[in-house]
Amino acid sequence: MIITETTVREQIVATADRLFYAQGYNLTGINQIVEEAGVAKASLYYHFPSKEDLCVAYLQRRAEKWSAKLQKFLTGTNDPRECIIKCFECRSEYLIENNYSGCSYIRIIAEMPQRSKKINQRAILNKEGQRRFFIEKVKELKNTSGISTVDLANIIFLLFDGSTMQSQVYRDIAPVKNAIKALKVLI
Amino acid sequence: MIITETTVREQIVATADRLFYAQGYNLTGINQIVEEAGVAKASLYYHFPSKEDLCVAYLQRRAEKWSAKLQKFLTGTNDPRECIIKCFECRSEYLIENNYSGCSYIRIIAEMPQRSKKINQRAILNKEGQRRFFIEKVKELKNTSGISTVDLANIIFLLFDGSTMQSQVYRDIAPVKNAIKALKVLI
DNA sequence: GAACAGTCAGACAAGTTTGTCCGCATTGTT
DNA sequence: AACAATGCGGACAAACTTGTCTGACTGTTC
Repeated sequence: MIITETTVREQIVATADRLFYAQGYNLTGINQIVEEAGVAKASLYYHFPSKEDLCVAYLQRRAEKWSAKLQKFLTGTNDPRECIIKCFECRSEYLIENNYSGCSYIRIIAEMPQRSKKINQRAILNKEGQRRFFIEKVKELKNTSGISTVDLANIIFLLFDGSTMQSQVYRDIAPVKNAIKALKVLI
Repeated sequence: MIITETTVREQIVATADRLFYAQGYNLTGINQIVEEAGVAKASLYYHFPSKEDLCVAYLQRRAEKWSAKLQKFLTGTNDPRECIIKCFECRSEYLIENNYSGCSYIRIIAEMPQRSKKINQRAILNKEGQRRFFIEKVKELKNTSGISTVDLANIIFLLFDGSTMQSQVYRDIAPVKNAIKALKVLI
């Protein structure tokens, strides 16, 4: 029965996603996940060899959620400058929707300095995806700032991560607004 | 015997500092701290009522270490623009010296989304100290960017946190260098 | 000389952690 | 009808968690 199969697995990842993101990876136990997901522990370990693998699935899910939201947000926008600014506005919405939980990849790396290679690699992979987005958009700009294309994209990426992080710390989207002000000077 | 008294307490905080910063707060147990510090568990709980309080002492110690390093680094520099740039260069050194462990306050907040008020408050207190430093320096600048003084300081602060964070993720100081490039456009 | 602060080693409590395993039920496929 | 895949509940293992407590030993201070 395909419906049940995906439902249980999906239910596990959805619950892990919610709990890891809200409480942090290390403070969330397997027992809490199976309990709140309403599945048996054996089912979890049937689908995921370890908590670590479940974490990788969680990171992937976060990336997909963000990516989908951004794509929807950018629909109809062609101007690259407008795209970049909208990306920050989208981030603002995302943070509010998710109770200022910040960036899942950064949080995981902050929690596990060098423990798990699998998790670390996945997080960096996702981060690089975000960076590439900015690089592509900046390439479409006519760059008048005197900074190279890649440098400019990296600076925007810096503002993106910095404002996401600070918004979590202060539980307020003011840092994202500040980042947008910086953008309007830079591009 | 005053020497012994301060030595034991200091030894505990120093060890907690090293381990919390390298491994993360939640992944570091009290047992490991007392073992590596070479003190009795009872001594730790004599000086600190709980792990949480030890964590506050750790955060304070980190702030003092950074503050001392920065002050030394800025000796002889009067130009505010130069001060701000040097602050980033100092950060670069700090990150290398500390094996790219990032910002202790941000890391703690990333680990404990809303658990401990004591820790959260201490972290935000320290962050506000950093922000005030930039505000003061920007006030001394003749601001030609068209951005308000506080906004500009907040943007610099954003670059500071963002580059610290990304340097941890990538284990490389390139993000700090990018932040300095941004600074040279902004101020 | 008595009280006291500080430190030690380590047992102990009570709970949590990840992960394994067992027996049994349900399902779709062969 | 047999079988493999998937699910369930829950016991269990082995280790780890924070924190408490006991009892003994210092050196200082009153």
